[in-house]
Amino acid sequence: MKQTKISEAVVRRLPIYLQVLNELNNREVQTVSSQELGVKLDLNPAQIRKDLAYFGDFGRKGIGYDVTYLIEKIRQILKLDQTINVALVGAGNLGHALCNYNKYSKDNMKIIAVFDVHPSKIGSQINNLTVMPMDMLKQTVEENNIRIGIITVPGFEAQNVANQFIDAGIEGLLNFAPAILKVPEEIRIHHADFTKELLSLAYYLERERDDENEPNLD
Amino acid sequence: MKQTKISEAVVRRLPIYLQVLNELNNREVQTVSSQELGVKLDLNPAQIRKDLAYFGDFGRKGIGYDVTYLIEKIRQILKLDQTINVALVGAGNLGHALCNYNKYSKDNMKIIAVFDVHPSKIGSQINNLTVMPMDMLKQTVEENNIRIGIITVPGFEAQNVANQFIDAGIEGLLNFAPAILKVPEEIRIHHADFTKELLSLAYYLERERDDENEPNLD
DNA sequence: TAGATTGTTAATCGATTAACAATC
DNA sequence: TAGATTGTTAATCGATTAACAATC
Repeated sequence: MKQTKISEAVVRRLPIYLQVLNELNNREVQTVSSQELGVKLDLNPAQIRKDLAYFGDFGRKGIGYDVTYLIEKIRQILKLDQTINVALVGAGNLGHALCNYNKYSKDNMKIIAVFDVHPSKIGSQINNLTVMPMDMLKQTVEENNIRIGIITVPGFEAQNVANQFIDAGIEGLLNFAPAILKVPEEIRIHHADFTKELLSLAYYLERERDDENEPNLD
Repeated sequence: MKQTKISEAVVRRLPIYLQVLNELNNREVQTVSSQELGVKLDLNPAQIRKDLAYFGDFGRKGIGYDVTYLIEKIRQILKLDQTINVALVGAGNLGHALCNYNKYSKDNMKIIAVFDVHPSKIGSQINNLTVMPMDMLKQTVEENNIRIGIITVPGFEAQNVANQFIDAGIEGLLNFAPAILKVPEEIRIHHADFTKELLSLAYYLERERDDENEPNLD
């Protein structure tokens, strides 16, 4: 298929495909059909085929997709075949968690610098990284070709941190703070605010009939 | 508007509305129009009006929406007006982060119990909660009317934890582990897997001209 | 060959946006 | 009243799904 503009919905599914494919690869499965992927992911096989076909003819008619080849291709599409350096601001528990997670990742996307706004945190170690003060952000970003910034500070500090990242020349931001950030159009910003997931989850719970004060039956 | 089936897209926007409204409320803004909300959230005003109208006539023609009233209404819709107890499994950094976050929340959604699969973690304190062993999960869930489970364990443990939550009678799950979980249809599961956000963010970066690679054809 | 499965077009479905009467 | 803004219908846009020729 020719290069149409690819919708965000499609791009967001690519990492999910990659995850299943990696699992299949670990189990040394050679080949997979859109049908099988669809069952695993609860997606329509036609959608999976269409998504992949935006980027090239990766499958073989009558056969399916070669698992390792498709992994390679999706990694290319997501630019995981090149090194992408990441910086993180906010050396709290969440920051720690992300750095740890990073350690185990095979992706070429690595958190290579950690910053904090609070003097008490500066100099402490997270894995093999030393927490740096904010006034070293710009220089560090420039010198290390850091392209993505992760924000794990409290909401009220988030905009300020975002501004400093942007000033330093970052291309993309991943924001964990519960705040709506204003960024220039050319900066890509993704949100990873779990509170929103939690609140929308509550919507789907059964409403408790709590008005009649039923006692806990145990 | 009458009660049509409400789409997931609509429900997912409700927490975002709530966030902006809370900010406005903190600044003691009395009234807001869909126009103003649209500018702040980069959403079409008609969409905002339509979303809200699914649940009732909350606005006043010619005036807009009363901020505190709309907050109250959205909180009702999301069931944040009632207490919803939450349990978390996985007392690592991410688990810690979520528990801390929780402390500051005004919502009636509270993490009231923390578990871990590893003996070394049992008995340690997170805020005012003592980390409990997994064999206390079912009893605790039942006795405390815990309705939501949060999973912050490594991917390979996630399915097992999910199964135990389901066995204990949980209604909804929030999964942070990078794993695709199989759950019965009646269990609502939301994913908060930041790696996916990070990977899809990489897609939108400019491809580096790092070697002789052909540029993107778009 | 017969069966399986892709890539792609066409049909369907659903979500977003425009437009406007109602009304504050 | 005149201006503003809602709630809602109709129009548009885009995404998903079905169907099928191509082909392994």
